[in-house]
Amino acid sequence: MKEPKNLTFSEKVYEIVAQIPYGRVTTYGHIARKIGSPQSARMVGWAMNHSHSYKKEIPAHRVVNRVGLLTGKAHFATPDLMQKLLEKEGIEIKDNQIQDFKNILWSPE
DNA sequence: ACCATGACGTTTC
DNA sequence: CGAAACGCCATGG
Repeated sequence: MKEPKNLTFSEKVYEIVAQIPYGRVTTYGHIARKIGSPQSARMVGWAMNHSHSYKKEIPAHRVVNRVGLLTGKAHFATPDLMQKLLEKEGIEIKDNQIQDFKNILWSPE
């Protein structure tokens, strides 16, 4: 893709996502709000789409939309990879939706 | 510089 | 209560 010389919006997103603890998830909105633009949730998703370009591996499977729906699962290597990873971390998922979502929801510092 | 796109969110019908 | 439209803003062409 490209080589961001300075810290871009995307890198800010990567930093937040990288801080998500094991077995927890967060939403695009929370990340966007942490950055300073509560309305930029779309940019967060866009950044995640390019997470593979980042120097580190981003646990994008721990990022879901505000209702705990695995909206981005289709963007993974395989459509069922995201759910598989989350279940592997102890998160129960039913019909692409995280159960007990608010219970495992993690908010950025 | 302008137009099109998007892994979302909120408001409105 | 469910679906659709609008808004939002960074990145790419």
